[in-house]
Amino acid sequence: MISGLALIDMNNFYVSCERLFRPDLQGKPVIVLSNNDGCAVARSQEAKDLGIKMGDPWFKIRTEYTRAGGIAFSSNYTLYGDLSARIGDVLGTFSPDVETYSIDESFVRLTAMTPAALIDQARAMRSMVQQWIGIPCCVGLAQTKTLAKLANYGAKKRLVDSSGVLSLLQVDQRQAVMARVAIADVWGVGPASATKLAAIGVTTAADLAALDRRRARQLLGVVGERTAAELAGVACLPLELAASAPQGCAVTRSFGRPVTSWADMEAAVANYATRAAAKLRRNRRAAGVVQVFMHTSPFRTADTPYSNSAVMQLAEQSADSRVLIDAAVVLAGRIWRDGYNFSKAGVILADLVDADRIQQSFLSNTDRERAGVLMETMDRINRTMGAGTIVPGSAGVRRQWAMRAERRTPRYTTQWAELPVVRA
DNA sequence: TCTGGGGTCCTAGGACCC
DNA sequence: TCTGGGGTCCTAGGACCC
Repeated sequence: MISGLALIDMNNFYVSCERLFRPDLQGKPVIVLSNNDGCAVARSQEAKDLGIKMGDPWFKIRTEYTRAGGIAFSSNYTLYGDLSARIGDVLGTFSPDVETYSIDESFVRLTAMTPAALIDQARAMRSMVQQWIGIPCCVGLAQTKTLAKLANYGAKKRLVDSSGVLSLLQVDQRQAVMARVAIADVWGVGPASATKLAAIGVTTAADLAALDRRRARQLLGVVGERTAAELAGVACLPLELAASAPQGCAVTRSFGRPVTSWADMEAAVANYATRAAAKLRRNRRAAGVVQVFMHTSPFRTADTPYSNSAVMQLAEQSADSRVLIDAAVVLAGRIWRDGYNFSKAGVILADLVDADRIQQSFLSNTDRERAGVLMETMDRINRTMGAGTIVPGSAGVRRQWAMRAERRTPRYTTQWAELPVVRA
């Protein structure tokens, strides 16, 4: 038996999810916007052809894009997350060894008798996701994660053929493809590293694979050394089958319009703390440190800039919304200044531990059992009746600062009330 | 009017200690 | 003349990812 590592990556995932329920959008330019309808984060091929770039601000491209017939959606993470989970189920039928790397890509360890059989499996995986879930995708097959990413890139860019599956298991094929991939397109090589490498004449993936390992380390640190080794076929990055417990947890948002009053800021920060606390409990974690930041818009040059943050160590780690809200509001109060147009704020929880391994403080007088029951009840109600059904009073009822999502599609697959309707 | 959000890992440098 | 050296721990910031 031989084995290979497959990277399966959805094509324009968010756009493909929207198109699934709007088949009339096939062949048209479609983009999905970031939170707050800020900028383009996913583009269909037709939108790319119109010159829409990743991260283009919506307000700048809006007029021209819509005039050209382009469609835009607010992001609908509930929908994307649900489809992502369904894709995971399909992948699980191919191998027990699946690492869900992000919402739209997974590494899958495939085993077979021959290299040809391995490629057949990769092809079957691609077509099953397309047929059962309806999302187009590409598969890259190789010996290491970095090479599998590169193979996937090659499949997407059709460097060898347009089948959507590319194997780099064979050395000659690998060399030929790597020589055609620019160094900046290698997984793990960002703009800073690409510049350093270009300065010593390393401009392709093949160049980095051939670079002396010590030189790579000296120039880029262990991360660069690992990337070079992985490109040469030496696996350094293991498959991570079990999702590791989160080390931090943040809820940060730009405001739909500038926040200028303490009442609004207090409500926003309380609201973010509430959501962060719920996220914490979902992961069965508790936080030891709370941090709050706020700042004015870096883009509004006419405004006086202000940016600050404050941190607090809790007497005892907690996942209690009330404790975390209190801490966050106190911190926000410390850095709040009148007279500024705030564009964004956030609550960051750190120093996370397992919820059942909380260090009990001698000073603590919290009735933990009662607090736990209260939080559990609140989470259950929000889970069954819909998020936000009950929130602590401080989290605000009138939310003028709330982010924009003017173009969100229905949550087709997770809300009974939003199921797609089929008519004759 | 209007420019995303949420992560991880690594490194350099300071504080502190013996 | 000559002013230690090595270890640990912590933190802020950089770099990268989707």
